[in-house]
Amino acid sequence: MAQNLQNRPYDVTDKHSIWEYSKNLLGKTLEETVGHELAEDNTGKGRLGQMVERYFFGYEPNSNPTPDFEEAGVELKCTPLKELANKSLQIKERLVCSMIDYSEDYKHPFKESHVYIKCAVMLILFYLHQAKVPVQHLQFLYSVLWQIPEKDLLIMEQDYDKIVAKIRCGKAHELSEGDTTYLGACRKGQKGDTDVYYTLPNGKCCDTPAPKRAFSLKPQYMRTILDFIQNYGEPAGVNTSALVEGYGKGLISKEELKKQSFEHILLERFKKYVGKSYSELCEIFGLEESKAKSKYALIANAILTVHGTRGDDVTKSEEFRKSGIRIKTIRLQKSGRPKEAMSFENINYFDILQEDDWYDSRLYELFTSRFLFIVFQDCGNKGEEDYRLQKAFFWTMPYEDLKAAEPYWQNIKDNVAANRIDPAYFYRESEHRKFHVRPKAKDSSDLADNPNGGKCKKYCYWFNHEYIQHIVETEK
DNA sequence: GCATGATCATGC
DNA sequence: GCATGATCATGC
Repeated sequence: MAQNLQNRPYDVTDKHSIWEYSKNLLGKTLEETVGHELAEDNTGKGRLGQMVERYFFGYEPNSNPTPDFEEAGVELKCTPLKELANKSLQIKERLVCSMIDYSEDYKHPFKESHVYIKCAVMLILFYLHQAKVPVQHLQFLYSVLWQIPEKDLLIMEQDYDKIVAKIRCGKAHELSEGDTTYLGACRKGQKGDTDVYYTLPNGKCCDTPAPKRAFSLKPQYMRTILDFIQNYGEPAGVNTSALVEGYGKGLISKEELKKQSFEHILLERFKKYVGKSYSELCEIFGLEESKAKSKYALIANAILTVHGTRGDDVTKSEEFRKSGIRIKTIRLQKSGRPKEAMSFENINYFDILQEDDWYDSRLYELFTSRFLFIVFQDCGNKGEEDYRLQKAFFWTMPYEDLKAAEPYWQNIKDNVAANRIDPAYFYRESEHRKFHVRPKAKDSSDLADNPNGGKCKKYCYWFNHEYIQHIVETEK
């Protein structure tokens, strides 16, 4: 369809003009903004974005590999926020950028890829998700013009290379969102879609077909965009990248990233401390020997921030916030069995009841995180414990285990819904199903609100001892 | 020795 | 006061 560029109420060649115009949507629904009733376009998911293009911006949606506002080089994205039980706003989903073409993408470097060409600059419109409300009746809350900062692009380029490398060798079916740092390969398709076969660089067909996937910005990355808007407001849209570069303390410099991968740089920081004991490491970093249960985590933090200021919290750094990488310490006994199982956050009973899709659940996000495991092993003798740094490695939950996590999530969700918040109904460690549920609270009087009324005990997600041992042992 | 329930130090 | 990153304590 021919596009009329002249008669639009904004300058199609100017991203700031487009952004200014988009602000007419804020605080309103699409229907309120256009001033007349709209029928929901029957175009499936992503329909709100298409309706905004058609009825608000006045052009017909296309599926070109170029940005939606081609002349300005801006891609339009509409993405939902959800309200949590505590009334705060949260990212509901990863931001899908563009479909992955398994037969084609590996032929192109990142800077020539569809995902880069389309999404380097995005106008992101956040709206408030409400279950079962037609999209034209959902309210827009924020509009941000997001130019991906140069340093983030360096990390995304490494992510892209990692994803296409897997595809190139016929392993697209093994892709996981946890493989990468900012840019993820997320599943994207309808229920019941069949897996697709694709062509390898040698011209042959792959052995194993793979589910459809898209390049996406991971939820944790999106969360930092939301934080940014909520903390800095309007300026975010005026000169995004200049402000973003200075937002949050970085752990790694642009110069380092140009030479080495993100993960390589971090792992290098551990190398010279391998074999050192807890006391020796405290000495080296000028830390008091501590009784805190997190004392080994404090050592890991000191090692990672060695180039920064002492006292910095690595998990608060720009790179860790944007990537959602989780650092976990593991103590192995002499036998190699982990001293403890591994706990995660408390189950939020209200939030899990609201989750309608495993792939958008909190647990899925947790379990598709990239993990940085730091292993200490007991090397003491005569009954004296002496934990020494053994190794550090990055890890992502394999696809098979992630599949086993869905029934674990479903079991918790079903039991919470049925008011059976009790270990008798949850997965137990003795069932050897990789994960279990166990208490996590200040003490026995520290209770949570029960969505079914009254109070109940606080429980959290756990990895079994056995599962952690398996992870450590299969790490070369 | 292991599984399970209970709890702690710390930082914001 | 609560989340985080864990370890402690007990009974079988």
